[in-house]
Amino acid sequence: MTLETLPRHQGDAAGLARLLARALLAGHWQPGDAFPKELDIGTHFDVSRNQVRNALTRLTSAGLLTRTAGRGTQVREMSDWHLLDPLMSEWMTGLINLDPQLIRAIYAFRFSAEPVVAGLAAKAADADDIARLEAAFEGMQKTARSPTARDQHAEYDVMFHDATYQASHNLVWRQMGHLLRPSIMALVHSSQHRTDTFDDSLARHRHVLEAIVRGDVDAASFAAREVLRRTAIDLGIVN
Amino acid sequence: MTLETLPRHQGDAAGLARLLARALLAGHWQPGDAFPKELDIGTHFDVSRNQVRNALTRLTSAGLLTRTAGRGTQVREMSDWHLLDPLMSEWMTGLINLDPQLIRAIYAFRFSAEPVVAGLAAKAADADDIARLEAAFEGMQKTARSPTARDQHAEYDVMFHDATYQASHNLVWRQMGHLLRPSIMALVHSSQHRTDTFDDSLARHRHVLEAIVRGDVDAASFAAREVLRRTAIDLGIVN
DNA sequence: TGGTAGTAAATGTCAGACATTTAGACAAGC
DNA sequence: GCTTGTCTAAATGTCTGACATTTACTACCA
Repeated sequence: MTLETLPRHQGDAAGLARLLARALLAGHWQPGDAFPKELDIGTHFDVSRNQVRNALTRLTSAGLLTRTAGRGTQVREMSDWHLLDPLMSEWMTGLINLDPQLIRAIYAFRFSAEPVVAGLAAKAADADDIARLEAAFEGMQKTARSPTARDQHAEYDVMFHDATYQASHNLVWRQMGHLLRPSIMALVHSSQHRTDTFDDSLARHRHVLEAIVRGDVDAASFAAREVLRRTAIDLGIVN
Repeated sequence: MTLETLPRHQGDAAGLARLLARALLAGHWQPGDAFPKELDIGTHFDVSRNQVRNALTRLTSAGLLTRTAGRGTQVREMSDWHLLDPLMSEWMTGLINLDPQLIRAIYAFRFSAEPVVAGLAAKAADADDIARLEAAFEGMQKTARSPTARDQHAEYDVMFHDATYQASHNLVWRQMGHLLRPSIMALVHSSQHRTDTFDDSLARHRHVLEAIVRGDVDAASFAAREVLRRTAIDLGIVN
């Protein structure tokens, strides 16, 4: 794969990194392929070698590339990508061409993990956590009926699940909230969006909220699984 | 905190990054503190500004520091650290002064997550996974009785749990195997190491292995929790 | 008292040269 | 034929000095 198909002129090094990363995440290069060399990237985008090295350093630290003096830059395989790096989540959100295998893997993780997280949240949530959960839920309610507010609804959806992770009050679980945005955004355009679907989804989210509020660990765990079950079935993760 | 207490001359930029990171992880600076400026670090360690910037870039991408032009470099608080970055795990392993709060957080995460992971492993493990698990378990057996092989035993311990994460065959869970080494290593020197403790621990690990081999999800989940329970009690995570 | 220009200090960027590592070509010698 | 060594080209890594940009602080003046 060459550089010709990529758009030009995206600002600073962070923008260049984002552009290249998204091309990688969309599968423009295969694992093991040689990535374009620094100087070529620099001339194509008309930026200094510093900017290019800066951008490539980010991609390398995210596990997307390996660079060795003399050989050049190589694309790593998906299993080496640092999916839990916040930068990766930022690059993945809104990407249309994201590999379906990746979407399935992240959702399968959530399907197994979120019941546990919701259970911890039921034990550890304080007043602030519950306020965040309620605000997110109300936002979901307000935007559920309007087909023009799809993106806004998805944002509240992200906020709700992130609030659940935050409410676990565990430093490690809290870091994984980053995964939610790309996971939820990737599915916005692929589901039906019928009204009854929204109502059903809202009811399931309400069950999670209520279980956390009254500190019912098992109910929260069960309800969190119910929230994810329908999509998990659609993705073939569970039957 | 100043630089004077740190040893000198550790090789390349990766070594410098490791040295500074471990000083940060050991709590030499408080959150919000000003970190030494580039030029001072350079003169103290007698390296070029490039090397320093290189190292600081790594610490920044791990969430340990924020750098802003004009102001300088500031230390971020623990909740912002990217605990799931593999570099962090590398820096944490073998560190004596690691913050006990961090050790507890990671162990609490494992205590909630590993039952789920073991359950997934029971469903998804293939022949290679089981071979890895058995090799690790045999290594643990061989090194259990010898007090001189403590470190070796810990390595097999890490291998066993990592093999469990690998056996889940989920891209996200697999990334978290990195957390195991620092978590296990941090506790090597703090437990009793009586012979019956080892025997008990071995038996519990065997239950996990056997449950995964016969594909028994619930048993694997239960056994994984039993493996971690004793230490979880010692750390005050569960009663 | 408050705003404003100026100054110092820190990180960010650039350009050019050089160092190091790697892969490949080619020839010499067993 | 096979190995070994050497040379060369090409790629990333590093160094250096200068300059740009951002920020905090100070001093001054209305």
